[in-house]
Amino acid sequence: MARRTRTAQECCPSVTAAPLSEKEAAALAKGFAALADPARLRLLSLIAAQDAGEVCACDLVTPLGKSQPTVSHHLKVLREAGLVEGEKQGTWVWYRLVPGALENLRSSLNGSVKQPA
Amino acid sequence: MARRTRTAQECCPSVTAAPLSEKEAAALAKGFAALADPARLRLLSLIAAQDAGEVCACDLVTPLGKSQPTVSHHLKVLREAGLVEGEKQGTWVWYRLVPGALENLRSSLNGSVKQPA
DNA sequence: CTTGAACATCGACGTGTGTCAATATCTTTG
DNA sequence: CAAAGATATTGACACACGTCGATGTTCAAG
Repeated sequence: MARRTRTAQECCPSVTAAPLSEKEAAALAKGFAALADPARLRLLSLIAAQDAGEVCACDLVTPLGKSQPTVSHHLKVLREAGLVEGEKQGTWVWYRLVPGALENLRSSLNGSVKQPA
Repeated sequence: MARRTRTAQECCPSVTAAPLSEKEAAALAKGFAALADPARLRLLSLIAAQDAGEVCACDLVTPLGKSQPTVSHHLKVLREAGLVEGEKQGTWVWYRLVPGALENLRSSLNGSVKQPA
């Protein structure tokens, strides 16, 4: 590998030791992509802020300030990312956080990426 | 707000208490968007895996398996997200993690979103 | 069965994003 | 100055994404 010296000798013999495989990276990226939208982050916070731990989807449309189809779309993304789950109760659906889901993403931020000494 | 009872009475008087403002959400989303790509995650891990804590950009092209302009583009995204910084040393540039940057995103995953009891 | 409400799906539109080839900029070396 | 190498920028392309209106679907109430 390239050494940090003023005299430029050999560069780029490739590091090859990639600690994060393409598969692992793709899976993690999918998770973070679910968090990469303001509307979804606010949905998560709205759901998490409920005392009962769950909210009717109908209570999410107005505070989010988006149309009902848009909210439904974002909830679907969060569901497919495994971050929330919805339980159908008659006409409406109650959403809650999936325990540990956010923590998994959280821990990956220093489990696979170590810090410089 | 809607109560969870079988008898559907009043629904959707709006929750209004949004714990995450639009501005906060937008800023966080921007940070996570930088992590929402496999190539960038692998770049981060490649940089973090170096014993010296920094890598020549030329050592990132081959292990990532992308073209040089693509790698340069992703490094720019990571730079503008404040996750990495590059120091120019003659012909090449040495990249390292910005200390605490990943931790900030990490802590936001349960600082602004509390868990159900 | 009909009505109304909650939620999901569809279709369409504009915008953003990842990728690469080609090119430009900068720096070292001869 | 000329040549070569490392990096950044540009332009172009395909594709994904966020958004909404319109429509469909499911369920409770009358």
